[in-house]
Amino acid sequence: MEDGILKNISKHILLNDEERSLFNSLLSCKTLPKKTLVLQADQDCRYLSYVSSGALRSYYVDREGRESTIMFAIADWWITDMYCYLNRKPAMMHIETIEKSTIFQLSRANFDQLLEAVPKFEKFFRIMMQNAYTREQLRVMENLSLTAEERYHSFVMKYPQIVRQVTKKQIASYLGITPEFLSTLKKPEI
Amino acid sequence: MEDGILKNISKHILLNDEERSLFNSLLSCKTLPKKTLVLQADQDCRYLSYVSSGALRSYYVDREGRESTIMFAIADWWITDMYCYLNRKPAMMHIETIEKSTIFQLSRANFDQLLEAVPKFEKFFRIMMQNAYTREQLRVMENLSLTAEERYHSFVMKYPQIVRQVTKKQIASYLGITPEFLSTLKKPEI
DNA sequence: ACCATGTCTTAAGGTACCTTAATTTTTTTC
DNA sequence: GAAAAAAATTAAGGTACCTTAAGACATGGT
Repeated sequence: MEDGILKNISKHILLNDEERSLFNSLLSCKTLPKKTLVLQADQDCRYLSYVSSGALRSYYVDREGRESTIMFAIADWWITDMYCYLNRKPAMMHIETIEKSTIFQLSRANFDQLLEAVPKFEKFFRIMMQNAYTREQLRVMENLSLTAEERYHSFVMKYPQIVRQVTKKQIASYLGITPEFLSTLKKPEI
Repeated sequence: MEDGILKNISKHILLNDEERSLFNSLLSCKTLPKKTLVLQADQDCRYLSYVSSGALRSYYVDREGRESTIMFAIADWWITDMYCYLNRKPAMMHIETIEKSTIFQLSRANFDQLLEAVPKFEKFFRIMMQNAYTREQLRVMENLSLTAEERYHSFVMKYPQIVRQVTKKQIASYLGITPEFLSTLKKPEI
């Protein structure tokens, strides 16, 4: 099995062979073509997905049909509708592949089992949630205090690889502006 | 020692007497008057604070001197500049009391010691970070897809107690609008 | 290679929200 | 309990960003 995921985890906790193989046994691997829905709003969000290669995005569709991109996930990122995954609620978001992608999925039942069997994973997920929290909080801060142009510039500086893998339209919907308006902004050098 | 904080923790993990008293020994208690700065931007953010009574807010001040409220913390909430607390970076935010408040503080060193000594706390903080993450993500979603009026309505529904304890000006700066504009919106019934 | 579909760009007119400023109301301070 | 300070409201003029529309440019499927 691919081991980028175990490398990712080993940055934060040390696992023995037995724990590694238990972890691997709880994952399922999928390779999906471009534009495949991994999760639909209103469905049960059963999986937490690790992106091994490719790119995915989660997005919210409001009553008027407008899309807001909640997050992008490229290689080595995890993605799900976390609130609904953890609380067994119908999904609020959609998740789809942006390009051909290979992902490893951890079901909710296996997530619970993993935490029971190897409590060290509490630390791993604590750190993962910490990072996710502080990242979202910084995003809120930027949304409140920066102009659209500054937010775009900040995004390009922070995520140059994502900029290469997704469309401007998708970036605009992440920043909360229209693609037309993004198009009028001065482009920063990458 | 006040035990609202242990009650809060007991919702998620079970502690024996020894663990409880270790936890208590790692905290320090402070009672602060209204409008007291608990953290200044650029300082080292040394504490994670649990609010026993009163109300605090964290806010970011941009170059033009504009304030954006990042979060409110009333009784039973935790507050800090999480990114800077965890990563030993100079604080980005200010934190101040909105009214006379009693707080319990956990220093970074004691936080590390607690996690070492009682690994069960990894689970507690994992859940705390999870909740913080999903809350912030929902806020991002609302900022992207709702109008100012809808966000205000949602805030009032979600946090009626906070509405009673803070000014409209502070709520406006949490929502990313001016107090003048908030004042023109139709007020929902509480 | 071609057609279809979607993305990117430009531009004109519109709106949600901002700025400034003045008045009223509430809260704080001595 | 009066004076001072801060919050809340109202209103007029301004701007950042939106909507619609149309043409240029990519990209993907057969």
